Amino acid sequence: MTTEANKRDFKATLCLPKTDFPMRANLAQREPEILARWKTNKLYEQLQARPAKGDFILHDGPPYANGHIHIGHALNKILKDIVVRYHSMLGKRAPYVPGWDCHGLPIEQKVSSELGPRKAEKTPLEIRKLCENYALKWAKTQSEEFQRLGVLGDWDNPYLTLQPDVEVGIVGALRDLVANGYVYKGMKPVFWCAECQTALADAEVEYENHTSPSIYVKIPIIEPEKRPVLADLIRPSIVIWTTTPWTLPANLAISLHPDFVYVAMRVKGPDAKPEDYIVAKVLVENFARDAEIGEYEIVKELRASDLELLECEHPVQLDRTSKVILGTHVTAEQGTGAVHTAPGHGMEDFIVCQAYGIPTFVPVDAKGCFTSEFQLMEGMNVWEANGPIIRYLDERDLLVKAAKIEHSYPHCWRCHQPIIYRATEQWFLRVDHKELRAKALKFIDESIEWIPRWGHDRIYNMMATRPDWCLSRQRVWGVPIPAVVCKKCRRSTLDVGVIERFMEEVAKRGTNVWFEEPVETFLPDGFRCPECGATEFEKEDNILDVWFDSGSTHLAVLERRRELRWPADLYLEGSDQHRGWFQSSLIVALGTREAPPYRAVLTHGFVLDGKGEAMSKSKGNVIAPEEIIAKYGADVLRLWVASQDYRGDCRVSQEILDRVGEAYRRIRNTFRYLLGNLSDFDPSQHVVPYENLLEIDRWILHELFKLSKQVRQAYADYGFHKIYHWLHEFCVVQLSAIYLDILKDRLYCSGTNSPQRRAAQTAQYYLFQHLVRLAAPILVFTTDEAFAHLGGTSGSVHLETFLEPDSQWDQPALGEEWDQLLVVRGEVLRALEDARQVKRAIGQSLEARVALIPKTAEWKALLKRHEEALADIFITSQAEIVDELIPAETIVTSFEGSATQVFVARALGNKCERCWRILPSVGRDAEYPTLCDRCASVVRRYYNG
RNA sequence: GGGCCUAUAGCUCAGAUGGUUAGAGCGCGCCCCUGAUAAGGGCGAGGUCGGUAGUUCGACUCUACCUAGGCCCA
Repeated sequence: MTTEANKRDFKATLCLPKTDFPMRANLAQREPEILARWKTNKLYEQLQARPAKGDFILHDGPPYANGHIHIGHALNKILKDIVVRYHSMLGKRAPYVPGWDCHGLPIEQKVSSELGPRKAEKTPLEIRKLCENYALKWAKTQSEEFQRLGVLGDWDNPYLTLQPDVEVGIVGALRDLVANGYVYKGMKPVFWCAECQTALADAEVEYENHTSPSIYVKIPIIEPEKRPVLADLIRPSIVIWTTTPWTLPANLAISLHPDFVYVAMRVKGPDAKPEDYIVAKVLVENFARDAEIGEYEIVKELRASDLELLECEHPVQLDRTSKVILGTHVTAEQGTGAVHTAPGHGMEDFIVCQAYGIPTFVPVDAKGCFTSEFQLMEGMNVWEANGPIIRYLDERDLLVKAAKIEHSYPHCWRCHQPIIYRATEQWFLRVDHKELRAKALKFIDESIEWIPRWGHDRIYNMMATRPDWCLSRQRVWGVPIPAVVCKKCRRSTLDVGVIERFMEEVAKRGTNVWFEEPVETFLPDGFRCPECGATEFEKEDNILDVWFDSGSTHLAVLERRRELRWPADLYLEGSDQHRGWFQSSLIVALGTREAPPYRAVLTHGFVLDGKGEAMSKSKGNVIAPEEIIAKYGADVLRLWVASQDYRGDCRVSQEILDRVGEAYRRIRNTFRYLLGNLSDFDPSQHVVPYENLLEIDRWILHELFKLSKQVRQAYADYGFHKIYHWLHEFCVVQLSAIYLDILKDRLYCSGTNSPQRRAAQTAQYYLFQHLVRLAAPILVFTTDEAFAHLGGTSGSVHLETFLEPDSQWDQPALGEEWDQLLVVRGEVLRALEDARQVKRAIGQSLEARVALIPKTAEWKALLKRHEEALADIFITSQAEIVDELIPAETIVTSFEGSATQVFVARALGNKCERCWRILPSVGRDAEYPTLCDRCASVVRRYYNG
């Protein structure tokens, strides 16, 4: 009877899994098909149109529109997408309007370098047109790349900061700030190329070697006797060191470090009489050697505070003085620990002088020549002035030592001439106006949620110490600042009326109109210079800092688009944006609307390589999203994002991706197996009521209940890496290793329409329906594909909402009971493994019979309650609870566990050809002598004839 | 130099308020199965918690310093 034909016959009576859902994902090919389907079916539009309970507004931080996306972009967009889809699956309306930051120097620079020398022939308008094309090109490219990640959004209607309606919003933000009195014109040092007569951005500066004078200059203290601590000094002066003598005319102060100790060193002066030089104690020897001071004697130690606010003689401007101030920017690396300070020619100088209320003084014009404010050398180029200034110092006996030094010095990237630092007029936002800073700190403290929480500390510290915001840039690619300059008195004015006239034109033609039209176009009727009353003006040609553009998008986009609202629920960006977008948006919002633009801010870290180091082209450790998608698929990339604890930095490497790929396959296969087991299950007629399920079915539903609660809570808490671990572990442990493995006999052998099989399918149906939704915000493609395989529903899993688990599934007592049972199972499995691997007595566990001696009455009671199910749970052919040793000769091995002592023997009876269990009943059935009694009756019932 | 952050097995992560032999999954090794099969199951070996010094009866968990790395400034 045991012919091959017979075997095949019995196999045909089994209900094996059957599905078209492929094991191999082939995501690289399948994902684009799914994307196309979403587009055709207007998935995003359907979601927006759906009746919603509440909404959730995530405002997209606009990436800069140059170059392909990198993995950091992918991390950011995928996190956003997971958040948006989570809220969508709660049944909310969760619109996502992607945006791009399109203005700014990097694009202008790129366009300029592509133009090369031809740039000189181009008008600003022509350059702006090229910049626009460049930005549009990359925004389009990035849009395609983002969409390929599975990010769902209004890709057909994004916001771009170069769109006229967005520009109107940006200018509108400026208008409101001007109206509220936040904007003023002030001075700020910038890199300046005297050759090109233009300001340079940091990125336009190249450092090259340059030979400069290196001079020590003594700055005599005026009336030292008035300060008791200096009374015993002889002709004291503070000695400074500088490599830019030409900045001495602009000197207004001497900076000392508040923590340094200073000394007076007594030397023989040029007139052979003693005098005292004040320098930092730690630099005395250096200074003495470098300046070739012969003999000297330390006569006194001084604290910096002893010297603060002393007035000194000005080195080159006889009608001025120089004040001693304290600043932590002073270093002890070289020089004298006393720093010549010219706020018009250095950023640090500028900042420290602001703290002392010392005004900015720039006796140098745009051509790099001295103005009348340094009459001695008026009209002389600063580079030519070094020599005369040194000679002048020498004549005045102020020069201690002059030499040459070769060092790295900033040069203009265009003309390669050395550049200067020069304070120029700029538009600023006054951060402390109307208590804006204090209000910001209060909102940061009290009403904005920072995720993770240290985001609060980070932005708080920055906001507390940041300087005023310099809004203006001397560039062409950006939103013009519509300021007008009076032709008569040269006063520059930012006027609300002018701005509003400008906005009207921008709405029609974009901001190019500023370059196209004469100034009169923008002047309201009767507009006069507020200074002199004149009526003739010219346009100023500054543009707004590009951070102002993006800092205003909450007004330009959230307020102005119908489907959005102000403020946003969430901003979600990399942690660098604490200084960038989070801060610029907050300032603009407080200055215009007196409230923050967001309720919560979530930040993620940066993507690093497998060793935790930054990725860079030079290190060759860059992994592009494109590569990952080609090799693993976007869903694996998304799963990687979910797997990372983004509160810190996120690592990516081939190994990490391989691990995630394994996890993906495991989850996919679990879906596949569930689908296979449900191929003949019609929930409308086959669902088994809860009370008729087997206990193990109730157990897995209890596990599902717990999982669902945990996962949904983790989504709410933005703890996606927990979801990844939980979903994966559930598939591997609860399902594959336990439930589904135990279920096989029931599913395959108990007959197509048997109540037991339908019960198992019912549980699996619920498992699938819940799991596919819980995973949907992360594995957007795979879940949709799997969802489509179940019953051929026409919709999409993404149009579904999370399912609330049936409350009767929650069975904590049952859960605990099964935890105990699984402890016993573990002991049995260890015994079986010994029988298999050490004793070589069995292969598959169905060959075994186990007998258990419980260690305690509690264990015995537990096992007795489940005695009928034990063989199934252990996947052995037989299992029994005994009080003493079963006959010794049959024992293969024993294992001493904490709950039981386990004995393993070979199962009694013959192997059933259908279910492969070894049972005494095999052979008793006359019709089917190779089957066990169960299989014989199943075959008779379901497959006869 | 400053602000903020990270550092637990090869990988990704768990480890309230400090307290028995530091957990999970993956990977790895060995074995089983061949009716989830480019699948599935089992067992096992791997960390002393970046380092040092403290606080404490007791620290992965608190403090200080250091090292490595990250972001933003200077």
